[in-house]
Amino acid sequence: MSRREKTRQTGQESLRDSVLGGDLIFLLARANALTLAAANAVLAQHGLKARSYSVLALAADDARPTQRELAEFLRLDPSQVVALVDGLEKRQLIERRTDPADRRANVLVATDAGRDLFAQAQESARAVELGLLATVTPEDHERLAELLRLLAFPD
Amino acid sequence: MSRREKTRQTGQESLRDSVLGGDLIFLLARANALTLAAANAVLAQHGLKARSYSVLALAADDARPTQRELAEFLRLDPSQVVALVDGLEKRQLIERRTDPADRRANVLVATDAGRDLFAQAQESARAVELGLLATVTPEDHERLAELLRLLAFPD
DNA sequence: CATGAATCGTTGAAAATGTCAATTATTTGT
DNA sequence: ACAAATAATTGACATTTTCAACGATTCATG
Repeated sequence: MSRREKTRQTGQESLRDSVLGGDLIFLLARANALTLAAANAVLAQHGLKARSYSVLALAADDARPTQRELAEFLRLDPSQVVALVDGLEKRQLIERRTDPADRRANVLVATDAGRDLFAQAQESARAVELGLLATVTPEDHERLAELLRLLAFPD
Repeated sequence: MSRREKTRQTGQESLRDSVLGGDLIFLLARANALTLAAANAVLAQHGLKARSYSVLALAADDARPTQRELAEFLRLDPSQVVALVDGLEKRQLIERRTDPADRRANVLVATDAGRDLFAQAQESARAVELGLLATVTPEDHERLAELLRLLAFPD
């Protein structure tokens, strides 16, 4: 054992007992960083990231969102949505259809291949989520989702 | 009212009822984006961001963390910590002290000015956190923090 | 106690993300 | 009919992330 670990009163483990350990904003940031990394790692098997997975999910869900709705929902700049949609469309997973009710807008629709891929990716995503919360009761899992919804959609 | 809103069955409001609305990873990302933005907005009054606030918090807390411990705790690359510490040190809010037990490492300590600024910033941060969870009971607030700790520190 | 392997902070470069202003096509309000 | 507003796109620019390399120091092992 190193001299350092013998002498130091406080190590990295104790940092979580500092003020930040009770700081919701910090906890949210760290929890997000870890879960995002886990999600990206498993989604990479399907050639997706959390971002493209989200776009594909909404297109496959028959919500028929416009790019602007997507941008707002995912908290992205509209120009970032262009790039994401470009990528998925090039892979023939989704299509842009000009909204007949507003020909300025594009409505996004998943192709059959897109739906297939999403179904697979969704299983992986679910597995990650369950793995992350393996130590928690289903009730607490749902309670967490409920509370996060409050933060994510403050009406 | 536009033709569009009259005809479309699904708008941006309904997106949250889609698959993603139950996706913990997405909810975390969106909740994090919103709270981070709120925190950054108010911390800007003190010349801080969430990142620099976190570094200052840990330095002011007498945890005497090394830069490496900070990097791990905040999930940052060590080189990003260098930049953050540079900024705070230039403003005389914290100091680098070479750890006598390991002369490769720098231990971070807050100056008196740093502690003062942190005390002020902390009040702002607390106010933001309470504002974000204003609609929630203190018990649920604590429950949320507890569940996030599980995700943020999976031991 | 000498020496090779590992670790800490730092630098710099490259890639990915985020932000913003301008443009075209279309729609809205009057 | 016409001015103002909105959707998507492009391109420029800043910020953030990621990675490899380096000098200084410490560690593990013989």
